[in-house]
This record gives sequence, C-alpha cells and structure tokens, in this order.
Amino acid sequence: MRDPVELFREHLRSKNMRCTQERDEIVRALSKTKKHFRIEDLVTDLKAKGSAASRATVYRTIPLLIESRMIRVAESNPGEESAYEYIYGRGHHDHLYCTRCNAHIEFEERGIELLQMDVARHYGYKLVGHRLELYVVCPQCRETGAREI
Amino acid sequence: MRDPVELFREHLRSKNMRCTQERDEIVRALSKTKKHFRIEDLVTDLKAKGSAASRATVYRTIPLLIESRMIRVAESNPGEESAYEYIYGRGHHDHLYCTRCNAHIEFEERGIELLQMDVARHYGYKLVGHRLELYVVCPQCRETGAREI
DNA sequence: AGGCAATTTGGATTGTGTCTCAACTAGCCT
DNA sequence: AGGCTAGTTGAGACACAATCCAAATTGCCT
Repeated sequence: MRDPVELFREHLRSKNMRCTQERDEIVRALSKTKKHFRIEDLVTDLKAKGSAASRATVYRTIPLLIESRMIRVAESNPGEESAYEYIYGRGHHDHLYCTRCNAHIEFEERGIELLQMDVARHYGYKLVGHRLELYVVCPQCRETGAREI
Repeated sequence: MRDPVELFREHLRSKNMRCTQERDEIVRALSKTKKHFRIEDLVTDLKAKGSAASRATVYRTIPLLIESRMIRVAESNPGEESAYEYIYGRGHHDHLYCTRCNAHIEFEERGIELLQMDVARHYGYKLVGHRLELYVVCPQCRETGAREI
C-alpha cells in the first residue's frame, strides 16, 4: 500500500495545489486512526501534537481528502457535528448503528451493493457512491423504549 | 387516511402534551407539501402565512413530528442545513441524488429492504430504521467531471 | 537566491440551532 | 363559566460549527 502522505501529495499536484507541511500533518494524523473522528477533535489533536495546522486549514483540507477518497463521511445527522472515517486501504463497508448507545459496527453485504447498481441502472444513471446506515437496538439497550429513527 | 392534524394531536395526547394552535398550523402547512423542506424555510413560510408559530416553536416541533413518524430526515450532509420530508400516508421510499445538480428521485427496492433485515438479524439486532442514499450523475450532468461522494 | 502567487493564519463574522424566562394558554376541575 | 396549574410560547441572548477576510507566510519556479 502506498504511503498516504505521498498519495495525497499526488492528488494535490494533480490539481495544481501546493504540498504543504500542514496538509502532510493532517494526513499523517488521520492515517493512524481507525475510529470515526470529528473535525473539532482533529483540530484539538493536531494542536496537542504541536502541528501548525489551524482550524481553518483543517476545515479546508477535509473536502480535499474526501475528493481524493482517503476519507468519507461516516455519520451526519441534523444538529450534530458530522463524523468522518479514514478509508484508504480499507475494504468497503457500511455501518450498523445502535440508536440508543451509538455503538456502531461495520458490515459488508455484496447483495445490497448489486441491487443498488440495478436501481441506478434502471433509471439510466451512473452510480458513483452511496450511503447506507442501518439503525438497530442492540441487545443491551433492548429493554427501555428505544428512540427510533 | 386520517387527518394529519388530528393524528398529531393524538400523538401529543399520548405523551400528555398540549394540542396548541401553533402545532396544528405547523402540521397543516407540512401536510400540503411533497417537497423536501428545510426548517428555516418552513419558519419563513409560516410567518408569511400569518401563523403565530415562531422559530423556537418550529424547532421544538420537528422532533415531535419525527417521533410520530409524520416526517423524517431526507438530507443531512456536513455543513449544510438538513432537509426533511413529510411521509405520513406515503409509501416507504429511498432517494437517488444527482451529486451535481442535487435533483433527487424516489425509488423503492424491496430486495434491498429484505437484505437489510438479514444483515441486522445476522448480528442479532432488531432493525428499527435505515437510511439509504444512492449518489449518481444524471445524464444532463454527465459531461463535466463530476464531484463524487 | 529572488520574486510571484497561492496558501495559511487568526480574528471576525455568519448562520443554525438551543436556551432562558416572563407571559400566555390549554386542559381540567368545580 | 371561572379559575387554577402546568405546559407552551416568543423574543432575544447565547453557543457553536463553519466560513470569510486581510495580512503574513510559504512553496515553487527560474
């Protein structure tokens, strides 16, 4: 697998954008985590690590990272800060969330993916992405009346 | 089909909450639209119609409407205001969005729904909801290099 | 090394969404 | 119908994410 920092640099060059220390640091920090992360937390982490990257820079870099397919949106709900996940080099997967404790697990279901392509094709479109989230109540939370989505 | 206003009133009563003119007006306004709507627009519309419902009240009513299953989140992406849709009395459907022009169409694919239940069951969970969004490039937008999600 | 142009920075700003609290009102009881 | 009580409302203050701006810095090319 390619070095994430170098890969991102290539993406930047292909857009005639500069390879800067701050952008490198952001990629380096992200490539080490498997967990979903929120931008504000990332800003704090970077600051703690002594990185020069500021809030504004982090916010500006996120769209570039999405564009380069190194990260993607993992959680996005009204009124709460979105969470992202680093996906470069990892197999594709979707998520299953417990609506009560917010725990999540990853799953892959090839059958669903194939049907999605069928749907897009049926309408004459080219499928370029999807978001699938399953909301469940996990056994531990089963008892109380769950807030359902 | 039941009168939406009356249905929502029942939901309120079941929670020992008051049936107010403002809440009625909000439901009445929503039940007339098929389009996805944003809260700030709804506030503006209500104001224009001479409704007494204020911003705070609208924001407070949205969670109640979701709870009663009369509306649901239709679009939620980082950095943009979420859109909702009125779903009472309408068949279940998911959405297909063009990533360039933001046009969307509704679809239903029973096969996907069934597989979703399989996935949840496989992990021993009870499925209480899901969100499925397919991102496509529509023929009109096909030409230019699409921003993919 | 020099110079240009793009990028970064930090503070100010915007806009969404929440909270506060006094005033109001729905629902109930008699 | 009148009045009590608790839930609800509205206006504005507030909190926060996210963006914008001018000024300073940096990477990059020659």
